[in-house]
Amino acid sequence: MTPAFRPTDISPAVTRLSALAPLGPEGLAALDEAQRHRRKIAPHREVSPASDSRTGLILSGWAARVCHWSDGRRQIMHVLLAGDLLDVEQAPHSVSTIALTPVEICPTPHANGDDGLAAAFAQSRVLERLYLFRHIARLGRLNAVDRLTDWLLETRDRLAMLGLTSGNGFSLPLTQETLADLLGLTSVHVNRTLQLLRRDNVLEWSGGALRLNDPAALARHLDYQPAQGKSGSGL
Amino acid sequence: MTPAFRPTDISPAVTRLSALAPLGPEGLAALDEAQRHRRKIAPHREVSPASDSRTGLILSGWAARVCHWSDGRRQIMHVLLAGDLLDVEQAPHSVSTIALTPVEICPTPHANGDDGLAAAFAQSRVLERLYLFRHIARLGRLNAVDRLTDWLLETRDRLAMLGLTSGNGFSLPLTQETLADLLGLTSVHVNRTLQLLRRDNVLEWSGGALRLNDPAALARHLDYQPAQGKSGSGL
DNA sequence: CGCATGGTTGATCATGCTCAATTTAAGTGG
DNA sequence: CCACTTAAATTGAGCATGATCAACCATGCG
Repeated sequence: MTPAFRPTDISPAVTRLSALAPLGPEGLAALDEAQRHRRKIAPHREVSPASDSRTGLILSGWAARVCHWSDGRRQIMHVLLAGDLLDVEQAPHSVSTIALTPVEICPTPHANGDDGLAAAFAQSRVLERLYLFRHIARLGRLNAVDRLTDWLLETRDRLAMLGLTSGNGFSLPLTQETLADLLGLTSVHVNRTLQLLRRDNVLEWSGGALRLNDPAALARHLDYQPAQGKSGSGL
Repeated sequence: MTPAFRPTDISPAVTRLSALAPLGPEGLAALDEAQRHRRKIAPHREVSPASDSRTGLILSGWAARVCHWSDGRRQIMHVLLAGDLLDVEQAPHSVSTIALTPVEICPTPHANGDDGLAAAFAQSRVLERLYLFRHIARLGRLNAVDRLTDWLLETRDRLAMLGLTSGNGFSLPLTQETLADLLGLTSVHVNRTLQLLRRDNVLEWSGGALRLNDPAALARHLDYQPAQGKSGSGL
């Protein structure tokens, strides 16, 4: 229909949602319909659902839930990817959602016939909570090297659910400064940590493409286990 | 009826839930009924809802969502108080819920007539997510002194919702080791931080009773704002 | 009394921060 | 294509917060 979008395209968001819960034809149709109302948000701009709605669905790009202090410090609480719900949480004082890259969102499709969509959204919220838990554990107890690799493992798994990985590689369109805000470090230290990891052949990162050389070994070292679906099956 | 429990007693959990959303007589009755099936859990023991149910409600005591590593490190992700829901989240590998003090739980009352209870539970989940966000921010960007005071402010507000504060004082039945696991510090450093805060007259803590001497000044210094209800009214 | 738990102290070490430059990369307009 | 501008990555030196290790004290309880 429109140049860059064919309704039956398997968009990353659809890939993920149907992995979270099997979607029937009605659910897929609702998703198609919603995607027709997509909207673009430029980097650094605030991401918020249409003014009349309380939620939205991310279709592509990277966004972040950020908290900032009056002295300029920032902390990224969570990274949002395609298929993630943009709940209008009652942001306390300083929690906002901003685009880290160009982001596309659409209104949340309403699961009229409840065609698996509601289940997928519920599961999505469960996973988000899991990611928040993990991030707390990461910030509380891991050092810089482990924080970074642990987050990369998790992010790789999330991108895999979207069909956006190729083997152990994936696109990571973030700056070191953003990683610092995410991991509770300074950009200087992120830089040095990355140099360490490159030197030790743990990863390669250039031109926005990152590759983990031995994710299994990393996971073992970090006690990392991928997120699990509701019935414990690897996801 | 039973010695320590009169049905019409205003329990902390009820205080909180009815502050989150107004409960009608049916909701209150459901709560009364559920509280009749209360169960005690000893410190250090795992807290889990009745085997046949997926959720439970905390009536009293302090519990914690904990993550632990194979080398013995621990991180407390969230503290649960009376009125908090015990969702059986699909705990990934190492997330468990343990009692920090004696804890009482009961089955989650089902909101038959939807008498405000469902709204209260929904709001409770929203708040929990807010607390997770805050904890991430705390661990990511605050130093030991600020982490501790920020958490104390938040905890004071939570206890105030339960009617368990007296002015600026409240009961804090945790060990310094537990605080360390919560704040991503060592118990040695928590000890030294507390000494600092006592010396500077920021707080007093003895016999499990803690008092913040000037919460307003602390809040100003930390950019701290209390959690807000759905409509932005102070809660 | 003896043991156990939790709190306290000291000395040393190390991880990560701060500050300040410098280099590289990526655009942009002429 | 080059001069100019800006954001991002990189480097170095010194500092500080918090960890580690190892005792030692206080309290409570069987």
